[in-house]
Amino acid sequence: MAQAPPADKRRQILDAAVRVFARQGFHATRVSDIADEAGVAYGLVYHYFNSKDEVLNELFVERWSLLLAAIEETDRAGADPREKLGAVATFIFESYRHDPELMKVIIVEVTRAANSFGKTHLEEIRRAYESIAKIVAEGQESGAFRRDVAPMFASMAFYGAIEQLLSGWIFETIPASDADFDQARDLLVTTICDGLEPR
Amino acid sequence: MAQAPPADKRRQILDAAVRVFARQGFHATRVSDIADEAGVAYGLVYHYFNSKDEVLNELFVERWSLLLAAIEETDRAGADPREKLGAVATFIFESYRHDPELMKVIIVEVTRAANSFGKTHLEEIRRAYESIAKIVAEGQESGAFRRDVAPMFASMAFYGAIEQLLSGWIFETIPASDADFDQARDLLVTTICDGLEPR
DNA sequence: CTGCCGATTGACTGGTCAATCAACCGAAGG
DNA sequence: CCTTCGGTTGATTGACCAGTCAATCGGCAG
Repeated sequence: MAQAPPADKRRQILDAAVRVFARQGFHATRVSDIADEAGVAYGLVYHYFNSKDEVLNELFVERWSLLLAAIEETDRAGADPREKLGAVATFIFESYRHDPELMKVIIVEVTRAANSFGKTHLEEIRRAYESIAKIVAEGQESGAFRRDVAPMFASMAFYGAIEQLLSGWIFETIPASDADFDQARDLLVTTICDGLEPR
Repeated sequence: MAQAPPADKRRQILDAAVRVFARQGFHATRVSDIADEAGVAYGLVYHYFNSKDEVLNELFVERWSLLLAAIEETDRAGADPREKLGAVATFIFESYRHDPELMKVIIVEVTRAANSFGKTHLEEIRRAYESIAKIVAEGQESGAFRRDVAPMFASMAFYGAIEQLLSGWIFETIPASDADFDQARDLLVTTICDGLEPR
């Protein structure tokens, strides 16, 4: 093989890391577990990454930047705020449907682990809340939403509700079927948006 | 001193643990940190607890049982479902106001760390969701709430929104003043309940 | 005064892992 | 055929820390 397409060991390691992190959690995962799962020597992990943390880092940044882009894109393109929030929810739910293990890792090990690991990423996480808050604020200006709720509050409640539902599925607190899935998203968005309507 | 009231070292250790866990996070905390903070010898921690985990355990169980009792008490006593949910939110918000460090530890290290530590307590956590779901279900029967939202969904969205707001304060994503505090609770409850009203 | 016993102390051990590094392999170029 | 060089290997090191345990303290009963 040439040096170009060597099965991309780096990617291989990242994918393996997702699986192992999802299965055992970040803390309980040894670097050797990642290497084993990837079918690669221990040391190679350190050839591509400086530390175990950096692996998780990379996974988070890769995915979160997509989320940020999606929210901002939605905001730019979208029509009324209710549809925008719907699109944001859809993106997050679809991310979970598409790769539950990765989402599990990101939610459990980064977003919610705001103390240990998430601290590093508070800034990026906050940026997402702010983008959502911006949508809410626009809705208030256009009269679609009540004005007595601080946009940032609404944003965090909205995101928190979504994350909690996903956590419910992740930890099987609530059962997940494909039907539940779309319905849950619609109900969530409907409920929150109705709650945000002017009285 | 008699053997009865020896400054209750056990309590002293628990209180110290709260402070240290809140400051450094559970994983980054060494047992010696707890002992130092409590002004007590290393070994004494193991005289009262079998492991570092058991310390966190105790803190969680102590607090969570209060929450469960409060929700159920509220349900038994309360009048209309909207008031009941308001009371539940109040209890949680007040818990935070009363002892932010303890709530930080419980939320960050147990509730949201559902993978590592929380797994042990999934059952108790779920019981809280179910009690809230019961309130929602009653509201639906009485016609106060729309019927097309599964009570368990509503419950998790409700709790998730609360937890996210608290997290916002904990990690200073959003500023906290006492006024914000009560207002936030009212707005949250209002918004969710309005969202749950029949259309 | 003495012996008992639970509370308290803190040095020490065993095991775990993240991170390092020197050696190896094989493709490409001369 | 030889050299070079980046990708790859995995044994080894060094740090860290939970949990153990033998020793000490101090109140109290006999």
